[in-house]
Parts: sequence; C-alpha cells; structure tokens
Amino acid sequence: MLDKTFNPRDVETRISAQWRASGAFAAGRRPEAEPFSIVIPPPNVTGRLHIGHALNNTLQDILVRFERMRGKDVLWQPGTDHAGIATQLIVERQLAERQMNRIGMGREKFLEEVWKWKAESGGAIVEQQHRLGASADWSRERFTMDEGLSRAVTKVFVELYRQGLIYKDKRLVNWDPRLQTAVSDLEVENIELKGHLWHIKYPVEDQPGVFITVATTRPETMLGDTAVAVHPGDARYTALVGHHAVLPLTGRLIPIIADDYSDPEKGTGAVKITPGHDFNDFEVGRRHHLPLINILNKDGTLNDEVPAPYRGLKTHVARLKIIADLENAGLLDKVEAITHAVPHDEKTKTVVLEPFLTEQWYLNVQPLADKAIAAVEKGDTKFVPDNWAGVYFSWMRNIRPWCISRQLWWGHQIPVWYDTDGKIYCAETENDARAQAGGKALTRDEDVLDTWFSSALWPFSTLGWPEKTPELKRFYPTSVLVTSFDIIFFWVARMMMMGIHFMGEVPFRTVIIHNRVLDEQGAKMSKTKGNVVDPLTLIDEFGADALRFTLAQAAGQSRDMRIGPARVEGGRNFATKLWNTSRFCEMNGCVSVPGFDPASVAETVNKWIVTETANAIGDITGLLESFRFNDAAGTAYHFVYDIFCDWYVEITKPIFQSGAGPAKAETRATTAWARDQILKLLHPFMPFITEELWALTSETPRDQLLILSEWPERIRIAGADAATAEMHWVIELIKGVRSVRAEMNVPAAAKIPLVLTGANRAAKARLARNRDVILTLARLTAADSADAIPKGSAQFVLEEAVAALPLGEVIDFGRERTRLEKDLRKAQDEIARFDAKLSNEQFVAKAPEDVLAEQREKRAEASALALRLAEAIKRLA
RNA sequence: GGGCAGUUAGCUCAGCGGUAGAGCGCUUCGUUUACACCGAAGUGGCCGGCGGUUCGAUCCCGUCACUGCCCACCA
Repeated sequence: MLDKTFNPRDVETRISAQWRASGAFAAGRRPEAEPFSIVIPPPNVTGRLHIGHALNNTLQDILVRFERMRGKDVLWQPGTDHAGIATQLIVERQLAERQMNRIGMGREKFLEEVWKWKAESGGAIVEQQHRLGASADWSRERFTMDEGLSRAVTKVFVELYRQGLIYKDKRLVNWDPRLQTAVSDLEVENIELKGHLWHIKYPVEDQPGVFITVATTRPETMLGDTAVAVHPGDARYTALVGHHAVLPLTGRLIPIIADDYSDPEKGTGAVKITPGHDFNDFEVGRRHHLPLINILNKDGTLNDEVPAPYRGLKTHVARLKIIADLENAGLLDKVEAITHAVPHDEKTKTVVLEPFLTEQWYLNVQPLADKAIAAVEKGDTKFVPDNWAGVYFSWMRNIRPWCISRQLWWGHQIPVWYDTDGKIYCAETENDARAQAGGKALTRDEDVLDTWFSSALWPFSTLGWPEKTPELKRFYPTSVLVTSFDIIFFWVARMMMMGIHFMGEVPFRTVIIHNRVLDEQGAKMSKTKGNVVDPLTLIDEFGADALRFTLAQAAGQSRDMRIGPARVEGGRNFATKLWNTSRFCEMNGCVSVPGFDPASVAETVNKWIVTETANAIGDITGLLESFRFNDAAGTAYHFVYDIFCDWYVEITKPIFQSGAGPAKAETRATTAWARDQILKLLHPFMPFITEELWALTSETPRDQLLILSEWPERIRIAGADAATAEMHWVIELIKGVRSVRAEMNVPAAAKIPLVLTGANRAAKARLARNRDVILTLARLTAADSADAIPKGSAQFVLEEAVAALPLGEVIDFGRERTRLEKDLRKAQDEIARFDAKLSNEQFVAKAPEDVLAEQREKRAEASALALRLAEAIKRLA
C-alpha cells in the first residue's frame, strides 16, 4: 500500500543513487541507435545552482530523458567552467579578509589558493545538479582547465596564431582599474547615470580674448588632449583651423584641426581630442597623426604625464579638482546636467571602466564570423524561437576583433614565450618554444585567456579533441544546445565560429533559447537585491519534481518567467495528485496486465480513456519534438488532472464498487495501463516520483528502471469516435446535474456517475441535452435520501425520471425562473448572432462548407433551446 | 539613435482567423473509502488605442501609446 503522501526528500536521494549505480545515463549504451547529444552550458565550478541553472538543466533533462526513452543513444555532456574573472575575484576577496593579496603572495601561491578553493567548493554545483535529477553522463564530467581541455585550448591558440588570426596589437581597450585587466567589449555594461556636461574654454594661441569652447563629460581627460577638432564645414570655426589652442592647466599647445568626426550640432561644435582615452578620439588621432598621451596608471590614478597637483588622484577626484581650478581660472563656460551612459564592469557594476592604451592579444574573428553567419543562413543551425537568429546576425555582422588576453592569473596562460629581444615564440609546449628559439632564454607571456575562449571549444573539447575519439565522431555535431539569450554573443556565437573553423561543421543543429527567470515581482534576481530564489530551498520544501514541472510549465517561448514558492506549490500539488491517483489505482486492484492490448477494450469508458491517452501521447510527443516545453507540460497536466482524475477515475468508481465481472476486470487493466502511460509521459518532467510509482504500483517485472523503459506509442482503436462522443454527452449530463444541485443547495445523494454503465445510449444522449430532465433528476435525488437510491441504480432513476415526470411539474423552484429567463436571453442573443452571420451574403458565399454547416447547426440548437426555455417559463407562470 | 519582445480575467501567463483559456486569488457549497497539497458550482475580459485586409480579427497588416530588454563611439 502506498503511503498517504509522497515524501520527496527520502525518495529523491534513494532514486538518485539508484540511477547513478545503474549506469543508465551513460552514453554509448546503444551503439546501433541514433545518437542524440547535448553539451551542458558549464556553470562556474565554484558557483552555486541558481534558478536559471535549474530551468536550463531541467529543459535539457527533459529532452535527454525523452530521447533516451525513445531509444536514442544519448550523451548529455556535463562539466564546469573555471570562470576566470568571477573565481579570481572571489579568491582575492577571501585573501583580503585574511589581510593578504595576490601580488604579495605571487602567481604560483595564488593559483594554489584558487585550486584549493575549487577543490573546496567545486563539487557543490554538481551535487546540486544531481538533486535536480539531471541525468547527464557524469562519468564524462569535464572542467575547462582539465588537462585535456587545456591542451585543446593551447592547440587552438597556436593554430590560430599560425594562421595569422591571432595577433598582438597596441590599442585602446576597456580597462578595469580595480582588477587591472583588459575586458572585451561584451563585458562592458553601459549604465545610464546622471552627470554633467562641462563647457570648457580653451584660449587660442596668440589671440588674446579668443577662446574655443569644448564640451565634455570627463573633464579630467583634458590633461591628455592633443587636439581640438571642428567640422570642416563649420563656419564658426574655419578661421581657427590650423591655429593652436593653449590647453588649460598644462599650457601645452594643441592644434585645432578639421575632421568630420566633429558634429556641429552637438555640444559646442568643437570637440576635444584625447586619443589615449577615448575610442573615437583614438581614430581621429590616427588620421591626423596626433601624439597620444596616456595619463592613467593601471589602477586608474593619474600618472606623471599630468601636472604635479593631479598626480596620483583617482579620476573622479581629479575631476573635481580640475573643475574647481578651471572655474578659478575663469575657463569654465557653463555646466549642463545630463544623463549619459557610463561604462561599468559587468560583474559588480561598480567599477567605471576606462579606455586605456595597452598591448593585448586579439583574435581576428571576421573570417570565422562570415562562415558562422552563413551556417545559420543556410539552416545548418537553427534558433528556437527563430527571432534570436536576428540577434545573432546583427552582432555577427558587426563583429570586431576579440580581445582575448586578460591580465589575470586564473585561466589558461597564453602559450607564447619571448626571448630577451622580445621576439615571439608561440608553441604548444615550452620545449617546443625553446626549440624554436634555438635555446635562448625565454620568458612566458604572463597573461591568460578570456574564459570564453575555452568555453568556445566546449562542444568538441569535451569530446576529446584534438584526439580523434569515437565520441567526437559519434556525437559531434551535437543535436541541441539549450541556453539563455544573454550568452548568445559570449558563448553561442563563439562556439559557432570555433566549431566551424576547427571541426568543419557547426557545433549544434538547434539552439534553444529559453527565457530568463525573474522573481515573483518580476525583478531581475541579484544578490545585492537579496531576491534570489534558491532552487535548493524550493527543492527542500516542495521536491525536485515540483520545481522541475513548474519550470517546464513556465518555459514560454520568448519571455521572462516569474518563479517563486507560490508557483512551485502548484507543482507540488500536481505531484501529490499523481501520487494519490496511483494510490486509488492500487486500492482498486489495478495492476498492469502483461500483454494488455488497449485497442481491445469493449467498455465505452475504457475506449474513451484509451483514446484520450493516445491523444495525449501524440500531442506530448509532438510538442517535445518541437521543444514546446510549456505546452507539453500543460497538455500532460490537463490530461492527468482533468481527464484521468476528474472524469475517468470518478466514472469508474461505480464499476469498481460493483461485484466481479468482465467490465470490472477490463477496467482494472485499462486503468493500470493508462496509469503506466501517464508515468512514462511524465517521467521526463518528474523523474523521481514517476520512477518511484513505477516501482511500487505494478506487478510486471520492475527490475528495469522507468528511465530505461520505452516512450509510449500512440494507439488507435476501433469505435474511438463514438465512445468519445458518448462520453462527452455523459460528462455534460453529469455537469448539468451537479450544477443544478449546487444551485438548489441539494446535498449530494445519488451517485450520478452510475448512469454510465447502462445500455440505452440514445436515451442518455437525449438526457444530456435536456436541461429540464436534469432538473427533474436533481429534484428526485434531492427528495430521496441516499439510501432510497441503491448504489448502482442511478440508471434506473434517470430513466424513471424521463418517463414519469412531465416537464412543467418539476420546475417549481422560485429561483429557477430568473435563471431560465437569463438563459433564454442568452439563447436569443446567440440566435441573433448566428442569424446575422447566416444572412450575410458574403459569408454564405465564401465561408467553407463545414463552417457554414456548423453555424447552422449551432443556430438550430440555440433556437431549440430557446423554445424549450420559453415553454418552461410559460409553464412556471 | 537602431533593433527585438510585450500589452488578454484581481495577479502570473497560455492561445494567435470561426461564439475568450489555465493556474493562483475571490464567492458559495461539500469531509460519499485516491487526494483538504481535496472535490463541486460560481464570480470575473470592449484580448492597449485608432485605422485597414477579410464574409468574419484577440489572432494578419499599418499606425500610435505605454512597458521591458538588447545593441550603438558620442562630446
């Protein structure tokens, strides 16, 4: 006997262990089968599972379990990412708490600390994925800084270098002055802030009293100005072009030049040019061969290029001082309050990034991007939903060189060595480099690669590349990638480029972009806001199945989703429902019958439920094939709740309560069969509870886990339509009776569902249409006590009711009249509506025949109903 | 400045040419041997505004308004 309620905690641990011991998740179990593969988006190895991961992993697990049940040879490749900046930040923070810092301890020591932290916290997220029920092939777990993956990274770097696609360049980068590293364009978060536009008067050389006024939001950068630019066609300034301005506070002379870049409409029409600290100015500087002055140190303080009073100041401090000094000098023309976008670091959003001149490694992605664009255009890779392809294209088509070096220590160190002359040796190993260098003393490049560089290789590096492994051959390209839209650029695009470049084939056939998870108020979850919903808490409280089902239900095609305890509670309730239904089946002796043929059932109810089950199977299969997770979950929910529990189970109760007989045996077998189909259909969504019920509720051999069993096949049975039609009448009838009873406050008495077991279908159909008869029945059952109507005899009651009672007599309830009048009005409205439609010549001429017929039939029905209602009202009067 | 989403029941969202749907909430009733993490019956919508296409529009097209997100080098 099943326990009264389902206890997720115990069951989940036990079953999880069972699955892992069984080796059921291992890829390559079915060498003859079609392969299906997914690589997991590797989470930060030291991170914790957040609700976004939970959604992402759930969707993958649904697909993977679905395909595994369908007999495919499934690889779900798990693993974790070293997450360069994020991890290094955490460890540095920890060191700071112990009054230490990485510079002080040196690279080697620091890396030891990071590895130690990885060892300490590294298992956590994987453990959490297990708790969610993720059925990845854990024996193949990889880490981006594994030996194998690191070798792949090195090889890719060296090859791209040799192909001339990786190069070193000195140009402006986005610089993080706190971490003191370059970051890529993508890692910049522009935040709208209130600020000021300062108008500063630059005196013109040898023209006392003449000024050229520039406007800037970053006055401190004026110390690095090397020109003032005006538009060539701007009449206000033509006279000044070719002259020099005297840069305030420094006295340096800078040329006034003409350049299209200057927009006469903006600011004052004259713009200060700071090639060392502004991306546009850098370009202007190149065009005009302007000198380039770097006024910043790596930590963002002003360096010795600036006048002594400003040296060592942080930029925002220097700004205030400069403004004050300019004002004192009478050179501050005016100040406007504006809002403007200020670049910040994307991780903490607290550090202002500075354009900064450094030498970095770049990857010329243009040629790779061209192929990656073509691949999506050709349909080699498809985005679901496909509007994300547009996002992908727009970024790819405007792609710029990727700055791949980072001045961090945690990551893949760049495989480049320098001799004492600074000559570059790029090689896979230090020995190779030394050999190239002819034995010269070498020092290795200090920098590491952008985290996303190794992530970009994930689909093939995890499969063993550069070795030609059997897995690589079998599972690349992967079938599906499931990810969130915010890493399309960071990750998806780069995997496309690297995959095509190194494998000659796209890394995945389909990219499923799921929505982002917000809290219940619709706010983006963030630690600082404290509104992070911890999936583990939800699992503890409601169970993994409840969370998974809730997430799947909410996984719409293109929007954010809001998740919180209230919603997961609904998922939990559904799990409980499933449990209790199985309990009902068990209590009534519904045991799976080996060799049971659902197409052979004779009873109407059974034919009907087989048909409904077949429909659910077909629908859910199709929906999962097209990645419509929410629709699939919704269909399953509706089938289990509304069809199986609310109707089939209720309707079969009388059959189970009657004595023995073929109908009873058949219904038992059918119920067990339907229950088994439900368990299978729900298994991808709710693996734990279904696995548990599978083991507990059937007597067919259950040494085999549900996870390995087959996905249900669609069944066709003879007479399905007739059975369905009759059941619809019956259901309507019962609903009508219930409704009338509720209205009349009739206590429950007779077992209405018993109606079904009888033979006279035509009579039942008539009953179901006839509201008056329903009223009669309701009155009868109200008048008589439950005892007066023996169980199993409602059929008799109904037919008696029809035969014995003239319609008018029963409608003697005062409230009934208003009710009838209301219905009549409604019916008349309907008639009018259909008449309007049917008298519309164009409609009659052009509408398809079946639509017309339907409309006419409905018109007739409404009219008949109105007539009956009118008569009933007349009798009441 | 460009682009992409969205606007449907009190709330969160499905639906996307043929008389408006779910979950939660709310109201009323109900403990009959699966289930109170329950059941039954209800309440509740000019499907953002305005035009157009169509016999027919929540659905297609145009436009406006508002909301959110992404991208962009603006002084």
